[in-house]
Amino acid sequence: MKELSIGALAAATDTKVVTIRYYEKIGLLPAPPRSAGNYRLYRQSHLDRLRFIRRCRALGFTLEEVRELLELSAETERDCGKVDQLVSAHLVDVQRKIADLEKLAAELRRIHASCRGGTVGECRIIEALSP
Amino acid sequence: MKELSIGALAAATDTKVVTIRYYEKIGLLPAPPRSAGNYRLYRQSHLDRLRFIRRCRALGFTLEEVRELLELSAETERDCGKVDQLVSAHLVDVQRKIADLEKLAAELRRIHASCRGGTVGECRIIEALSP
DNA sequence: CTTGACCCTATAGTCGATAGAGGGTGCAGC
DNA sequence: GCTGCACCCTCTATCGACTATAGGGTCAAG
Ligand SMILES: [Zn+2]
Ligand SMILES: [Zn+2]
Ligand SMILES: [Zn+2]
Ligand SMILES: [Zn+2]
Repeated sequence: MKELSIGALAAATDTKVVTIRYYEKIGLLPAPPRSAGNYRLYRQSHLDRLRFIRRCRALGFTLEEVRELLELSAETERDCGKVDQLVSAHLVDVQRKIADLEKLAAELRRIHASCRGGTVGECRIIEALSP
Repeated sequence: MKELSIGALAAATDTKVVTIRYYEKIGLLPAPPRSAGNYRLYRQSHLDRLRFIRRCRALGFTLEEVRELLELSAETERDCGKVDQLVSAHLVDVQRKIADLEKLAAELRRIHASCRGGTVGECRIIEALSP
């Protein structure tokens, strides 16, 4: 593999073509050189970087967090404390979201269990939503 | 209480003023009559409806789901099966989100635990993100 | 009569993409 | 050479659920 078209890069990273162009536009993925016909031509470094981005996204990091992780990962001599910190902060984000959703689920189960059938006018669900 | 200004309605429902205007714009809350000075004047029915909307939102229903719930709740003679169905479908939504986030959290914990300190170049976190 | 809190409209921005219009490029088969 | 087709290009708009800002108008207290 010497160079990849945007479609090939998309296939190799399970990303949509438009998403790759979007990452370029917001400065997350550097603009690659172009062919004679103005096609983007990607190299291994782009592939690596995009894989990194997609892996982070799959872990729920925001694009801003990904940007920071990318910057940090380039400073190889630096102490990795900041990386550590970013990951644990994000873990806290995720855990808080889970806790919030658990509360919703419990409340929804409670409301749902209260339905005794009949008409909407009698339904306890609607009642529970209209306090 | 006879009529409420938008600010009073906002305070009574823990909603932002702009959000109320937004709900009106998308047709979720009916446009109220106006005062001589072109101020919105809300009545009890608006308060009830907005409370219903906010309660649904707090339970994580989308505005489209809320719209359906509002429509259903108006048909008091109808069988409440659809309401039941909507609520359980949403509970499934929430449970799926929780399951997804649990997976992320587990993976993040795993990655985080792998860090042995040192430089970014040696960090197992960065390694884990660069497969 | 002025101050300040409140209200009005209209427009643009957030995040992370996704969709579509309207066109250009490159390659295989005929 | 020519046609068809997959792929690529840019630009703009859209999604959900708001939020923010600009540039005004209204109203009651002091
Ligand atoms: Zn995060
Ligand atoms: Zn019921
Ligand atoms: Zn739902
Ligand atoms: Zn580390």
